[in-house]
This record gives sequence, structure tokens and C-alpha cells, in this order.
Amino acid sequence: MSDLLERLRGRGWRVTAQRRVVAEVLDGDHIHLTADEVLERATARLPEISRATVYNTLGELVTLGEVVEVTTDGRAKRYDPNAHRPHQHLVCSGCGIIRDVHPAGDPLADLPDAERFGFDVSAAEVTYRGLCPDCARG
Amino acid sequence: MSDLLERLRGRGWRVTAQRRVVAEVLDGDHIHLTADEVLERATARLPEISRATVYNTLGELVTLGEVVEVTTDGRAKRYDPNAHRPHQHLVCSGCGIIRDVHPAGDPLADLPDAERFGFDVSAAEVTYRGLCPDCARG
DNA sequence: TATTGACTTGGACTTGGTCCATCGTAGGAT
DNA sequence: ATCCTACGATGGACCAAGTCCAAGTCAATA
Repeated sequence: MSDLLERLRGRGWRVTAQRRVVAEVLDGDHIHLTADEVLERATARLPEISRATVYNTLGELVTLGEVVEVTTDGRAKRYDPNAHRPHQHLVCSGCGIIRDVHPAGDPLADLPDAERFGFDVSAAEVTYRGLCPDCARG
Repeated sequence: MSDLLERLRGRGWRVTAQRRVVAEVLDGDHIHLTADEVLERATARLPEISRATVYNTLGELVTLGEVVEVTTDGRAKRYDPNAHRPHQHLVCSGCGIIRDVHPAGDPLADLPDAERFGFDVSAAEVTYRGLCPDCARG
């Protein structure tokens, strides 16, 4: 995400302290924070930032394709900054930790024509579930 | 779902008018109702039924493995009575309609060991996305 | 360095869901 | 057939996640 702000500036984004902080908080690998977690970490760096701004900024990053929304549990959405390399998710059924994974082959190819109901199918999201090493031991 | 109530009675379930109505409402193919939609349809048949009871009953049916929860949009959970035949979901990005689909092969097999991070992986959920015939025309 | 339209704020509001004290009733016992 | 009682239903308060909006602020351009 390092050159993200420059990319966004080039697209006409006004760079504010709030947006910078949200982008910084999302930087890293295997990052899948909820909006509230982003707010919490952003507040540590910029105490005046508001909840609405965090939601606004996350929504904009999603619209611009810089971040993808992930829903693994029907509760809060999570925000994944690894938007430029296609991948799927592996979720621990015990503690909920999420890893980015790269399955072999194209999951789309597994859906026969007869199973497409006339849809123009364009994407496949896969969520693998299981126990992480820590939870399997417990 | 026709013999569902008998199966549940066998498991010690007390069969009430409310539970019967919820089970009836869920009967059918490609049914993926939200809790509120279940409540709405149940109310049409049994006006006194309460929201809490619908949630309780849906939760019990999920625990018993008779219904599966589906989250395709990060909003309301949906309840799928087709729990005994493994399948995946195809969701229209336009109108949100959901079809049950059966991909070829086992999606689990596509995840290489090197991508498992030591997890004991036990399941894979796939959500295919695209436009349904109606939305593609529009 | 002045201007201004885009951005931020906080609080009210909405939606989806859970909890709980109280009341009602299915189904076994008599 | 009726009685009992533990299990189930009720509705209203509560909670969590997210959206909306009117008013105030400020980044970037001139």
C-alpha cells in the first residue's frame, strides 16, 4: 500500500490526515480488520478521527478497487488491502484468524454450463474453513 | 423437508404450531430466505408468531443440521433448507437472487499443502457471482 | 493567502439480531 | 379425558454494525 496515496492523489483524491492514517493502518500482509478495528488503530494515531470518516474512507477504497471487503462470519465486514493479487481466504473455525491463500487452478472453471442457469458468471469467492495449529492443539 | 418434523420429533423436539409453520415456510428448492422474510411468511399463516421464535427456531434447525446459514452480502443471513445435499451458491450481482449449484470436483482438493499454513482444513464454501439472465438484459 | 468545494464530524437513525422475565402449552402420566 | 410441568413462545428492551445528514473545517488551486 506504500504508493497508494500517490495513486489516489493522481485520481483526484484530496489527501487528508484521516485518509493517510486509514491507509497506514491497512498496510501489511494477511491484514483483515473490521471497521471498528481500523477505527481503534486509527484513533491511536489521530485521536480526533471519527467513525463516519473511517466508514467513508473504507468505502471509497473499496470502490476504487484498492481494498476488498470480506465477510467470513455474517458479523462485521473485514477489509483486505491485498486487492491487486487475486486470492481466497482460509478461516479458523476456532479463533477466526484469516490467511490469504492461493488455490491451484481457476475455481470458475469448475462450474459446468448446465449449472449456470443462464447467468453470466464472472467471479468465484472461496472460503476454506478448518482449525489453525493453535486451535487444533487446544 | 416433508419428513423433517417427524425426524425432529424423534430427536425429542416438541412440535408446536410455530415450529411447524417455520418448517413449512422453508420447504422448497432454491429457497434462501432471510429471518425477516421467514417471519413475514410465517405471520401470514400464524399471525401471533413472534420474531424471537423465528430466530430461535432457525437457530435450532441450523444446530441440528437441517438448515444451513448463508451469508452472500454481509447483510442479513439467509436460511437454506437444502442441507442434506452438498452444494454451492450462485448469486446475481444485480438483484441478489441465489441458485444452488453443484461444481465439478472437490474445491478442497485445489488448496495445496503449502497454502494451508498448518491448518486442518475441513470445508470449502464457494460463492459464484455474475448477472442473471434478467439483469444481464436490463 | 484567500477561496471554495470536497472532506470531516458527531449524533441521530436504521437494520439485523440477541436476551430475558413471564406466560402458555405439548405431550407424558394418571 | 384431565392434569402437570418442563419446554417453548412472547414482546419489549437491548446491542452491534452500519448509514445519513447538517454544520463546520481544510487541502489544493489560483
